[in-house]
Amino acid sequence: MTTLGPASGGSVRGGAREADRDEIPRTVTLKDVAREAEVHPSTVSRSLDPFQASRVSSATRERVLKVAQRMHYRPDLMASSFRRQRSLTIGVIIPDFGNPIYAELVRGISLQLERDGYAALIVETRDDLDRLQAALTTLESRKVDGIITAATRERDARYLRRVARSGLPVVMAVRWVRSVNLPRVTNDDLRGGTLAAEHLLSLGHTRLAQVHGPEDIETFRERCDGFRHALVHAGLNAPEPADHGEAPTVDEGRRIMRTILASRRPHPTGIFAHNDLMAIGAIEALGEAGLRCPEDVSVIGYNDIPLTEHLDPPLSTIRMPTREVGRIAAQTVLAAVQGTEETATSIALQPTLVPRASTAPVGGRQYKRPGRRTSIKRSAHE
Amino acid sequence: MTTLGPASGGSVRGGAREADRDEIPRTVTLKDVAREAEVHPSTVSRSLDPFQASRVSSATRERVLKVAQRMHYRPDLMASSFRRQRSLTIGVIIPDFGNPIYAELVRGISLQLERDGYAALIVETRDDLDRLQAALTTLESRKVDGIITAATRERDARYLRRVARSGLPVVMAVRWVRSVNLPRVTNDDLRGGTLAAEHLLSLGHTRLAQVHGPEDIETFRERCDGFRHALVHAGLNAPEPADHGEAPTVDEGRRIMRTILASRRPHPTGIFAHNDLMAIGAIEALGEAGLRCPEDVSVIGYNDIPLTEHLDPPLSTIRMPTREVGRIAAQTVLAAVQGTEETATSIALQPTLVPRASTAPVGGRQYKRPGRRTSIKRSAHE
DNA sequence: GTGAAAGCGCTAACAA
DNA sequence: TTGTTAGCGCTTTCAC
Repeated sequence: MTTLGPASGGSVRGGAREADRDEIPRTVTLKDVAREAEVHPSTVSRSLDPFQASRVSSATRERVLKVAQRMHYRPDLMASSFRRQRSLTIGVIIPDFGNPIYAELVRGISLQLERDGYAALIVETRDDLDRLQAALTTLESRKVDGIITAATRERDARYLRRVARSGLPVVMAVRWVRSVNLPRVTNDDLRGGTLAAEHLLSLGHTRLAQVHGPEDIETFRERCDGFRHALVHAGLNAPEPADHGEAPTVDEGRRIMRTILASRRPHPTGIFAHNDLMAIGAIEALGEAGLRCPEDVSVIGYNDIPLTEHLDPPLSTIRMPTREVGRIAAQTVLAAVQGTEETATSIALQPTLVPRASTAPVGGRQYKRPGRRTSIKRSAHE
Repeated sequence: MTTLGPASGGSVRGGAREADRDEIPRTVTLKDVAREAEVHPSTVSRSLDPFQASRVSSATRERVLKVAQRMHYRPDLMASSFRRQRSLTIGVIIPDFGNPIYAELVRGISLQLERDGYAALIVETRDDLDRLQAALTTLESRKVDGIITAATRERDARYLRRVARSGLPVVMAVRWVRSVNLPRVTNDDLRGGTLAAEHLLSLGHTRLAQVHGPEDIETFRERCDGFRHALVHAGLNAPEPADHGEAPTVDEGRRIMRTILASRRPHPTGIFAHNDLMAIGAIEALGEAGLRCPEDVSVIGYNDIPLTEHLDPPLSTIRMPTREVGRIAAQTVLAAVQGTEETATSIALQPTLVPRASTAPVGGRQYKRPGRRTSIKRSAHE
């Protein structure tokens, strides 16, 4: 353990020949420590590197460590990275800083990376292709040791492939595309779709519809497939949705729900929206049409973002272990960076159903305004 | 403009004596370009640096640029940073990845930094002192050129002071503390508190109370002061709030509202919650007590986080130009990094009132369930 | 187990 | 205007 304490006050003692000039307190380097400890810089380097420490007599090593600590030596990561050709940095590409599920992803990634002395360099694409390219350029020239990307759409495939071909380990997290053969850590959206379907079916709903997210994001396709499979399994018709959201937003959710209401008679009584925002839009469209949720129509969302439980009605949804996805994604890149692993891992974590008040039995009972619960502890907002 | 295209296929032509061995295509360095262009490496360096370009004849410069582009030269930022002792990286410390206002802040910061070729290294503290220290250590050893911190509480003051003393430019954004004399870019929370008060007063409310955020965060103190000043100005009593939230969360909002209801008779009819989450908790506590919002009690929040407009009732709140805060904070650090500026800037941007349905005239009319509006375009969530 | 020496890729004096 | 030279702080051969 080499805890190098904060460089607070306190005069540095024992300086052999260091006259106390009034120059700026230059940051102490390996050489300085070596001089103090009366060994060669390379010995200091070895003493400080856990993987090389065994090549140093424990006597000198301890002395060196003590001196380093006393002098408040802090290794210069810039120099070290440069020499080693390792930045100890992993690039993380996400679509949207403001989307709470990516917040969780980033948290999982950061926590895991920290343990190995790595840091995450996070960039945002806002689902924009130019930004993605800019992000990749940034990460490449900053020489990140690997990339975790959660901002993957079909059209991005070629750029990811190019980067991966250059030898940089790339892992897809949360989002992924079929046409790219890279390791991925995702949520099992197929299963999530099935969970949503089974929930609605168990409440007796048989006229079902989907408020579908963007078509070129595999995540949404899978949710759709999982949903349809469950319907077929239950002996129901499961036509392909006609409409897809341009973006998974409240507005698009509202638009699609309107379309559904306009085109299907009798209207569906069970709606699976591909995320919570679209679910909110869908519920609003129902309201416009004079339909109540859940008395007339049940709606289930996806993601369990903050505040969904405080909506009216509190939203039934599917929750994903996104932080865990981040953790594993980080492990995966690090394995690729450090090890010799070449296995294209592909892991899908299991989602869970979070039933709330936006879903109810078909022909349902009266919706009772809930004596709002406390339940899940959320993070603090300013 | 030096667009260095993607290193896709295409054989590299014109290699003077480079035999086409089957080695790994080594990344091309300044030296390689120099050899190709038949100039000295330093000339290439100068040609590529916009600030040095004038010291090169435009003829050679153009030739060099062309060669560099043809060879897909990408400067090695690690080497460059090391040599210049500039990482071109700014550390950004935020309390919570999941809080949408920091998402906006980070966005503002990143966009501004990118223009100058800087990147943001973002770390999260979760309002935890150990994490803050760890974050500072990380940023220091990674040799960031400056720090923007939005994770500042009174107790953090000494650590920030220490870092600033070391010569690293530090700017406080959004949050700040009085006891530290550093440049800061914030929202004008004093004004925000006043806006909230004036709004409630204009609706005829005179029995007012605050659901107060954590005491050691200046942001909340200012909101409180601004609110009280407006009351005093209106000739009302404005006692100091007895209770402060441990954290600005839904749970704490609920708890404090319960306390207020239990202790004040007759109960207040106008509530200023120091952020939206606390406002949500407050409204829930009102519901428990059989009081309706806004018919019996009006509640106004702060921040205008996503989904507040979709709550029941849609939340009246105060909106802040947080992205702009980020932009200016970035400008401020960069000025300190690059320039000779020593001015301890201190800028506070103006918030605006966003009246919605959670506030209504005192003794109010019936709350009409809104035909939900679309209004603000929000970012896409997966 | 320790020291000597070279050099990662780039930039910034200083010369010419 | 261009070239020469030195070196940022560290790690890593290679000797001894």
